[in-house]
Amino acid sequence: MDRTEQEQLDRVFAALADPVRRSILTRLDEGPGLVSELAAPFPISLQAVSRHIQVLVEAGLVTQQRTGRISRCRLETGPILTAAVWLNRYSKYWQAQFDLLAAALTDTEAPALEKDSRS
Amino acid sequence: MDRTEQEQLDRVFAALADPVRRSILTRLDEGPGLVSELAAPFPISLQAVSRHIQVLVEAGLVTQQRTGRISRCRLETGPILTAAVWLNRYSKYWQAQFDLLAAALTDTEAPALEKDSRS
DNA sequence: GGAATATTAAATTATATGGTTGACTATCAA
DNA sequence: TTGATAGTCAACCATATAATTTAATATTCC
Repeated sequence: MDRTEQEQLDRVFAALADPVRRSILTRLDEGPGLVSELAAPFPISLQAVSRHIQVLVEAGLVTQQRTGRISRCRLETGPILTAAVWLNRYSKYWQAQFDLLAAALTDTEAPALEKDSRS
Repeated sequence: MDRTEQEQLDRVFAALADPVRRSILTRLDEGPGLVSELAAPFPISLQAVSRHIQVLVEAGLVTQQRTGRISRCRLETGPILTAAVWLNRYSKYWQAQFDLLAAALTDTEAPALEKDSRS
């Protein structure tokens, strides 16, 4: 795991550590939205939400496409997957599911498979 | 998602947002360790590592069992799973894998299955 | 008891974060 | 052109975080 990936994880986990930002991601999971739309549910100022969105953008979790004066925000799942992969090493839960999947797919042949190849 | 679970996620993601703490978790994934052992690889003071460990304990990611003057630290995977489940909603990646798993297990019957039931 | 060990606590400092308000840029519409 | 709309930038404040150094608390060993 190189230095930049560490910093990527730093930013992603730090971005996820705030309930407003998590809530914004939840909203964006249902489709793109404008800054003002994303800000509406929160009791804080629009400027504060705008900055939360900037944090999400810097973490790579959101992209903004500005057309005219409106800025459309979209969810980017790549960094979330990166974070999920990192967590998977330690939870071991999903890995067990995949072992089940692999076992089911290969059925009766080759019951033993390589795993635990994390470095 | 109730208030306490939000705070749980706050603490877990904030704890994961530091490279020293992630490195400590990686080390603990290979087995329990003392504070001094965990501190050894880092160029910062033992006291600083001790406080990092406290952050991990408060997030529920690590438990400490003190016997005599030494404190044995163990990895707790529960909160990691909680965080992984939260991420899974948005990455959609693992869910797709499970759909494959389910499809494989149910084989030819019931090819269409309900998903996207997140709230 | 007294010294060495393992860990935590406390005080301090520097920087980061999250919020506010006010000003600013740019776009759309009348 | 005037004005409303959408969003960002900047300055400021309060609190949180990460590190340091020094002290304190136990515990084991002689």
